[in-house]
Order: sequence, then structure tokens, then C-alpha cells
Amino acid sequence: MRGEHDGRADRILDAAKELLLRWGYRRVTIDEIAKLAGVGKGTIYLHWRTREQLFFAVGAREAVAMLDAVAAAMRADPDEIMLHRYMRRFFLEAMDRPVLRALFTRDAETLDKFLSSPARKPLEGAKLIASRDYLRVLAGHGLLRAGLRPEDLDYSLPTIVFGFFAIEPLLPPDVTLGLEDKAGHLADTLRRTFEPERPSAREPAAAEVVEIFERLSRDFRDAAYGGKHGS
Amino acid sequence: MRGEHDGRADRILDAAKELLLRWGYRRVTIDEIAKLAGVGKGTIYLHWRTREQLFFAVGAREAVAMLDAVAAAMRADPDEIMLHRYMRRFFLEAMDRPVLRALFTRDAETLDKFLSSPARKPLEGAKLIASRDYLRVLAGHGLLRAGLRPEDLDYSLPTIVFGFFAIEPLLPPDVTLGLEDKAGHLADTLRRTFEPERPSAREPAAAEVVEIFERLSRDFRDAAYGGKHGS
DNA sequence: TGCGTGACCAAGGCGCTATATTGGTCATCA
DNA sequence: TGATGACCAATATAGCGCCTTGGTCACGCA
Repeated sequence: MRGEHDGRADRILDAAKELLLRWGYRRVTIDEIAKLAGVGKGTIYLHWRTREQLFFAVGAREAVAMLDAVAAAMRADPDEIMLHRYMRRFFLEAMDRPVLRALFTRDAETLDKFLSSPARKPLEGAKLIASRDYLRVLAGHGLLRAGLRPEDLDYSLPTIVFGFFAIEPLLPPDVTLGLEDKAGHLADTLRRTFEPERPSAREPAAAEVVEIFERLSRDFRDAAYGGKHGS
Repeated sequence: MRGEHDGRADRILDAAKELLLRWGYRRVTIDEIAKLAGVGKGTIYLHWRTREQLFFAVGAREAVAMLDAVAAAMRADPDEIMLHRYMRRFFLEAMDRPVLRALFTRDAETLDKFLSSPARKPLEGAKLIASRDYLRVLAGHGLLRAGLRPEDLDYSLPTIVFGFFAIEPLLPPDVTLGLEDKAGHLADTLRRTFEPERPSAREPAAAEVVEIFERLSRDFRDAAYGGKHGS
């Protein structure tokens, strides 16, 4: 059931994404997606079991693109693996991708019921924001505050990051602050709260961290295209 | 039009609050409130112009109670004026008051349309979380990080605090963390992000700060009982 | 004589039925 | 043997009276 990679799945995901952003989750029908993608309706169900799974795949593919950008940046500059640098990029990359922006800012207009749908679960939450593995590597290399254990971040880190995303739809329209500024404030908060004043060298940890994000990216890719086999 | 303080307004607000918490904003009718308060329906409109204003007053009165508790704590212990101590108490006091908890966690079940109603505006936002005046006093007495101006906090501070409230309804039911722990994490974040490592003495600023919160409390009290005259 | 009241009214909400839409299946076809 | 679209049950929507309810105000009681 896997293997036919003529890009048909991507054409379908492209169609679903475009219609999602144009009309919002509730108004997009499978028939429309099939027509726009140039396939029969049944074909969609050869790739994903349900409508929900299909839209989950749309999000997962965006996450893959973002994670790949993150990993590339880390390969180019090891400093980028620092928690505050990573989350800064995370924020910027996510806000630049309409689907992820809608997801993280909980845009009810676009996502509607999808916000509370079970298929979303693997996408949301701490898993994506910062895997336990990543934090363990940081801690192991002296890149987190002394005495701070990865599990200490389970609550604080996602909560702080969540705030910066969730506040977006509530900001008055006349805020002069740009995305870069906001990302900068987020990074500053995380650096002061979770990182040591004089961190160790980043290079020793870089390869390991990059590998973690590459694996995360593969996981999301598998989840997106292999949705047939459940989450 | 002001002056009859036989506690009638409070009886009405008590009734509105009880019904609000029991049934949610949408299901509570003015008739029910009047009956429970033991007054005629028209009497309610002698105090507030609209249903919205009445419910705003319910929230404002809760805010008054919270601000009074805050001011009392500051009077008892000047250390309490520190930003991280204040916000710790703010979080705990707000989460302990069902109406404020619903307001700050954006509990849609309870508040429904009231969440987006215009009458809410004076209640929400940075005004309540930390007035510019308060931050100016802190800065003036060396209780904020050097070089940090009050307006630098306009975005970061409410955003961080908002995150800790707004994450609440999204937390899995099995989180073992208690309110005190959460408040502690919030305080820790704010202290490390916004306060100096070795802050000056608090006493010199205490009286000024207390006065600011007392004034804020009075403003909310006026807004609650004098709703007839607009927000 | 002026505060408090509840009958009153327009406006919006709610339930009900009939109709249309649509997610998902599967017999059929190339 | 993979792709398709007619088909179906389930759900959403539109239409439409009826009922509820926010807000007013003429009246009467203290």
C-alpha cells in the first residue's frame, strides 16, 4: 500500500491545504479536494482513512518542512541548537507557514472543529515543541541551567511558548511590534529562564541534536503519508 | 442615582454570580437574577444599563476583592511588591475565584459570548495584570533589571502571564502539578526574565505601590456599582 | 413625589420538519 | 489490480412558526 510515489499524495495535500486556507476546515469537502487534485474521490481513501487523517497529514507535512528548516539551520550554525535560538526559529518558521500559524494560534475561523479533533493530538503539544531527547542532550552538555532537569521543563517551557502563540489573535490590530521582535522577546525569556549564564560549547552536542530533529522530521513524514496505518 | 447602599446592588451581583457559575452566561436570564435577588426586574436596570454591564460588574467586583487581597499582602510584607511575587499572588488569587478563573482561562463553557463582548474590555488585558504606574515605580527603585523600561514589558509580561492562564484548559487531566507549583514556575520565569540579580530594598517603594493598587481597586469598584454611567 | 415594579413589546432564539449535502464504501472498469 | 464515481446512511442546513427574553415605562405604593 506504500510506494507509489508519483507525487499523487502531495497533489492531494496541496489541494487540501489550499482549500483549507481559502475556506476553512468546515467548508472544505472531500469532493472538492479530489476535483482540485485531479483524482477520484476513492483515491484519497487509498492514502488516508478519514477526512480528519487527511487534514492531519496536511499539518504533518508542514511540520516536516519546518523541522527540516530547523535542522538545516542547526547544521549551518551550531549555536542554533541552543534552546532560545531553536524556539526563536520555531516561532518564526511556524508563524510564516499559514497552516502551522493557524494550528498554533488556535485560529478557530480556519480550523473549526479540527482544533479539538483526536487526529490532531500527535501534532500538538510538547512532543513537537521540544522533545525530551533534545532537552536531555542540552542538559548533558551544560546548555541548560545547572540543576535543571528535562522534566522540569515539561510544564514551563510549553506554557511560555504557548503564550506567545496564543496571544496573537488577541493583540490589538495596532501593535507596532514585528514578528522578529516578538521572537526576540520569546528567545530572551527562554534564555534567561532556562539557560546558564556561561553555556558550554555547542559543537559537541550539535550532531546529536541535528539527528534528533531529523528523526522527528522522518516520524512526521511517515505519519503524513502513511496515515492509512493510523497515527 | 448613586447612594442607596443598603446592599441591594450586592444582592443582585451575588445572584448573578451564583447563576453564572451554575448555568453559564448564556443561560442566565435577568428575570432569574431578579427573582433570586428578591427584587423586581426594573430595579436591576436602576443599577446597570444592560445585561452585559451587569455581568461586567460581577467580574469587576471579583477584581476588587482580588486587588484588596493583593494590597493587604503588600502592606503586610513589602517583598510582596516584587513583580514575581505580585504575579504569583495574582495567579493564585485569580485561580481561586471561579469568576476570575473563568475570565482568565477563557472558559468558553461558562462565559460564552461574554468572552468577546465589548463590556469585558476594561476588565481584561494589561491594565489589570500590571499597570504602567506600578512598573514605573519598580523601575524607579531598582526593582527591575537595569535598562528595562516599563514599556518594554508591554508585550512580554502579559504574554507570559497569559500563557500560564490560557494553558489551563488544555492541560491533560492527569497533571500532578498543583496550583502552588504552577504559580511558582510563573514567578520563577518572571524573576529571571525581568528582575535584577540583586534587587534594591523594597521598603522605599512599598507605600507607593500599595497606593497604586488601592486606586486600581477603587476604579474597579466605581466601575462595578456605577455601571449606569458607562464603562 | 419619586423609587420600585411587573405587564408589555419587539427582536432574537429555539425546536421542528423537510430537504440537501457529504463522508465513506464498493462493485465495476480499464 | 489500482482507480473510479454512483450510491447510501448519517448528518448538516434552511425554512418557519412559536416561545423566550432583554429592556421600557406607566403606574402605584410608601
